[in-house]
Amino acid sequence: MLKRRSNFFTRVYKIVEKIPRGKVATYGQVAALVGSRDARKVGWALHANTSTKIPCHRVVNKEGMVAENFAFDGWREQKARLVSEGVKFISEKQVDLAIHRLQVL
DNA sequence: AGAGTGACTCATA
DNA sequence: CTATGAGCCACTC
Repeated sequence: MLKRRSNFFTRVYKIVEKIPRGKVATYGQVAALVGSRDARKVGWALHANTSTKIPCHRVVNKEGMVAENFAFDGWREQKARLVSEGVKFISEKQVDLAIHRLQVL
């Protein structure tokens, strides 16, 4: 048995790091991949670390909306990063999930 | 052990 | 559209 504790964090990071450039994943998707059902913990785990090594900007909510409380510098930074990777926005805070939604790993 | 919190999601009104 | 309630589960105190 692996130790749990903040193992959840590691799982989330593992998944998020897997997200290819130009793609985005939803909290619910990541939650499912880490073996949980709670999307909240995913966002919580991301915000709890804010590690620049993790493309947390590629994680958005179910509608592609970026987070209001994004850890780096608000949703503007998140959007800037995504646009920089070629992700299209259909609104100021909304990503075009129809194109960039992450497929099943 | 219990209460509070949270970058979510869904249902209802 | 907004607001509220519930579900969810790990973390902190």
